[in-house]
Amino acid sequence: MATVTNQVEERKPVTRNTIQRALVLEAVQSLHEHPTSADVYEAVRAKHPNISRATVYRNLGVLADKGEVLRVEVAGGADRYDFFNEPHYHARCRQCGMIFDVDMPYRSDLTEDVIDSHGFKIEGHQIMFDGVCPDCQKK
Amino acid sequence: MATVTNQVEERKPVTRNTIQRALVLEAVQSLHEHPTSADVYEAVRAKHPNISRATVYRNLGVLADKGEVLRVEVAGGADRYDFFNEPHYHARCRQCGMIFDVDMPYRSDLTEDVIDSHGFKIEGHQIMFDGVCPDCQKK
DNA sequence: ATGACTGCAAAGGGTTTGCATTGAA
DNA sequence: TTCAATGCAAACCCTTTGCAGTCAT
Repeated sequence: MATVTNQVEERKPVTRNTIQRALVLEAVQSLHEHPTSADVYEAVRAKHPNISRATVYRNLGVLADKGEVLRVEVAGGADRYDFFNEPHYHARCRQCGMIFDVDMPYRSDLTEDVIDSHGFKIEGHQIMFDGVCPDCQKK
Repeated sequence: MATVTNQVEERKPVTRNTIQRALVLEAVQSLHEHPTSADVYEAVRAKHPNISRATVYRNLGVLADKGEVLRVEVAGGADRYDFFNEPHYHARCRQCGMIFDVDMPYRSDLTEDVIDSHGFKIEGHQIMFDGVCPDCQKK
């Protein structure tokens, strides 16, 4: 007899523990400067030379979905990944493109500042500051 | 990535008034739904079929630099252009990707909420809300 | 006459996807 | 045994660039 599976219910596949997945997570957790997928790929490749880019991308996606890492989408640049997975804000250097954490309390209530959302259901927000990082100011 | 800021004075070339430029500006000003470069390209092509994508991109760049249109960079998607060129905030629909203006006062003082910028010189910020737009809520 | 601007095609970057195979459960 | 995950290559999307010719100034 067929198992009764709910049509509506979203069935998420069971994730498996592969070495590749573990290594990707480990890489993100050891790289504290908001690594790009390319950075992660290079780091993992040092230990596991045969890993493919696709696998890194897929695992970063899985880990971000599970909330084990934070994906920081950057407009006009590669996505960054953050081992610090609590919501927080970032700043991007206009010159070198580096991403920095911003020391500012997370405003989970920011939506209340919206006067009229015109029926749009706001569920989250990101703030990206931009400017010049300490290193680039010296140049 | 890095916008090369010249130490020496940056001499910007004299801009010329081409039909292509005028048509691109006209298109952005007539399309009020945050058009992508592709949208602008299509709109201009209706009047001027021989225009190339490269010309549209280059002109959107020039117009954005001159402040005649606002470029809204979208993480993980095509850039949008806005005829309303005062700084303001946006919301992106998680389902259809559409960009909406958010009715919330611009916080030019937001930088003051930063506790410690660790030497980073903050010069600007963007806020992107995300959620579900009215149309997608109906589906 | 100058050089900003154009169209075209090719290249670039970041990311995703199709497919046959492998391997964790 | 199953089907999630892998490696590879090709495809994808958006954007930029090199080039030779054009046109606004």
